[in-house]
Amino acid sequence: MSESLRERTRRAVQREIGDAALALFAERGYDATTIDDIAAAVGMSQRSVFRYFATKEEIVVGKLELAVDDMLDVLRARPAGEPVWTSLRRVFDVVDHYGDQPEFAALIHRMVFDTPALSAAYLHRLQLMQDAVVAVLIVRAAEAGSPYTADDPAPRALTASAFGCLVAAQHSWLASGTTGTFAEALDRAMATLVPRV
Amino acid sequence: MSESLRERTRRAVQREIGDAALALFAERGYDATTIDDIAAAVGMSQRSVFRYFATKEEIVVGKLELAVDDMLDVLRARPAGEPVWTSLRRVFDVVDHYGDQPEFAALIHRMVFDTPALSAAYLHRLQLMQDAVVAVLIVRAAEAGSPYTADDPAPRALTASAFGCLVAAQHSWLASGTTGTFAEALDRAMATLVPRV
DNA sequence: GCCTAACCTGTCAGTCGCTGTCAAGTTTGT
DNA sequence: ACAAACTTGACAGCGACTGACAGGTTAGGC
Repeated sequence: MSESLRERTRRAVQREIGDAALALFAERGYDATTIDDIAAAVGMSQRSVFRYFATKEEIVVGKLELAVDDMLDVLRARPAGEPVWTSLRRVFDVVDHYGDQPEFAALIHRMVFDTPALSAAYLHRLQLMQDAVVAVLIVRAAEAGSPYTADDPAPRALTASAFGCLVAAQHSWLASGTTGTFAEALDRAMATLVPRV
Repeated sequence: MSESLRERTRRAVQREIGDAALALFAERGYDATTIDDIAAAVGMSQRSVFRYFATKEEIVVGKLELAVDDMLDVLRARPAGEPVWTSLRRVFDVVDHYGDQPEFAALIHRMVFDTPALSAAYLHRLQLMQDAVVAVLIVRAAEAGSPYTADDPAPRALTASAFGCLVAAQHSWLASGTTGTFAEALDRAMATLVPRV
């Protein structure tokens, strides 16, 4: 009973709405598609769509599904003595399902970066993830016996830089026409910087 | 005639609206303040407020005034052979007027980071600045005789990391209760990473 | 099986950010 | 002094989003 029937049907409906919405977005554009259009496409009321997605942006950004929980689990599983930069690179392995359907991922990315509202929502989401990652890093350092001082910018700076590289890699990967794997693009981006001892 | 009277009055009105709006935001919160409230406070119609600010977020984010043009000028003025990381640090000197009124800057920053809509808008703005910076970096490298290859993620990754450090420094500076100068916080944040040769 | 509580749904009405349009007044350059 | 350019308020409208209510469906204890 880890997943009740209700939860499963909820996920199914959410997925159905998401798919229908994405089809409409791809067809006539994000801004030109209203929530009413989406609701009509899946035969629901506008109100019900908002019961599955808090905002219109979430329908798209949620698709990127950079599952925060998964990332934090990965981070916590890394050896505490490992260099932060290496741990962060491993955390981003969670995103590697990009490789599964490159053309689909590219479609969404293009839509996100081309639509100001989506771009802002996406960046904000990344920022929230960083907050969670930083919290874990601080705990881990303390447990490893070398805690950060309260005003040390290091964990935040390293995390922010790593996420910056993530976005840069997405741009590069898109610009290159999705040649090669995304993991390679990420490796290249993160290799341009080295954390100081 | 570098500045016509119309432009000056326009700026004056814009400033007046911004000040009144900020006072209301600080008093009763950003979300709880409507554009109508702001319009009433300055004795204008709602429509006219939108003639001075494209969006509600811009009233606040515009205050941060990370003047893009100034930053690009600074960047172009740096010697072409200088390490990118150093140039980027110099670019951020433009933000140093933070030191003028630390409590005011802290107020706005807190508001921005506490309000999801503002946070998203701010991060999006930073992203746009990064695009402009990257473009300049690419031109400068080409002129210096060592152009980047089209798919090189380096300029983007370095710029994104530097801006990540900027945000991290803002957080640290706020968390430390604005002890010390913002420039110091920035130096510390950017010192945690070193670009690879 | 039954009943109650929890849940999902559509409908309606309302708020708020934001935009187009138009008529009326003001300013600018000649 | 006059035409072009600019500014303004008023009005109407769209679309994202929310609260409230009523009716139907489902889940779980008895």
